[in-house]
Amino acid sequence: MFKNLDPLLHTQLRLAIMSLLMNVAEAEFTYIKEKTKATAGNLSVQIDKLKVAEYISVEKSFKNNYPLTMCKITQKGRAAFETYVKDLKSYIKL
Amino acid sequence: MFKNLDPLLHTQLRLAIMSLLMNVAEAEFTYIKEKTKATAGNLSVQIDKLKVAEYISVEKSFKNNYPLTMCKITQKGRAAFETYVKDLKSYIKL
DNA sequence: TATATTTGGTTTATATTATAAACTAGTTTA
DNA sequence: TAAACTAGTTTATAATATAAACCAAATATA
Repeated sequence: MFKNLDPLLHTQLRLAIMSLLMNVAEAEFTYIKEKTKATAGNLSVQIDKLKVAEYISVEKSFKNNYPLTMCKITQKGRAAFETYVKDLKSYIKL
Repeated sequence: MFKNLDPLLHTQLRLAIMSLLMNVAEAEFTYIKEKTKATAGNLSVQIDKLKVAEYISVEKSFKNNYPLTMCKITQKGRAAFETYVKDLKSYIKL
């Protein structure tokens, strides 16, 4: 009847992060922060959770002397997102 | 960009409860428990939250000598559910 | 006819999660 | 050189979900 919703995705901020990353090749921390309107601290924590789960990959470098955190969805993340969307449909008719 | 998701609905069990109640005139506690596979304790707590928010109305009576808790979605609850579904679409393309 | 079990829940305690606040480390500007 | 800003991370706290324990009454069992 009701499918279990991946708890890693069933949260507003992480879902927004993944939603963004589904539609771009990669995205900077600051870009994600701006689009999601999240605080830096919250975003940092949630990005780390997605990284630990291997839903995204994170590369740190520098740009114009400033630290730069670049995020990219993984194949595993993409699959999880798609499954999540499919499972959601057991709760709401679309 | 990303709409705020009603935190009262953006949780697996409460969303399932509301999803059920969207499609029936009313439903018994035990029926909801069976369909959602929730524990009685968890269900009791979440039904109360939905009641406090006036998303559902709850009537207690007796049936075959046993307590009977009947739940029904309110107009406010129906509207909230519809808004939630609409807002979700800012996260996932359907 | 005790007593054990089941029904239909509620209450309370605990574990998990999200979030904000505080902090780090370095850069730019005045 | 000191203040303010960038780009984050870490830690503490608040909120939430969940399970475990409990309750009252009904029914089954010995």
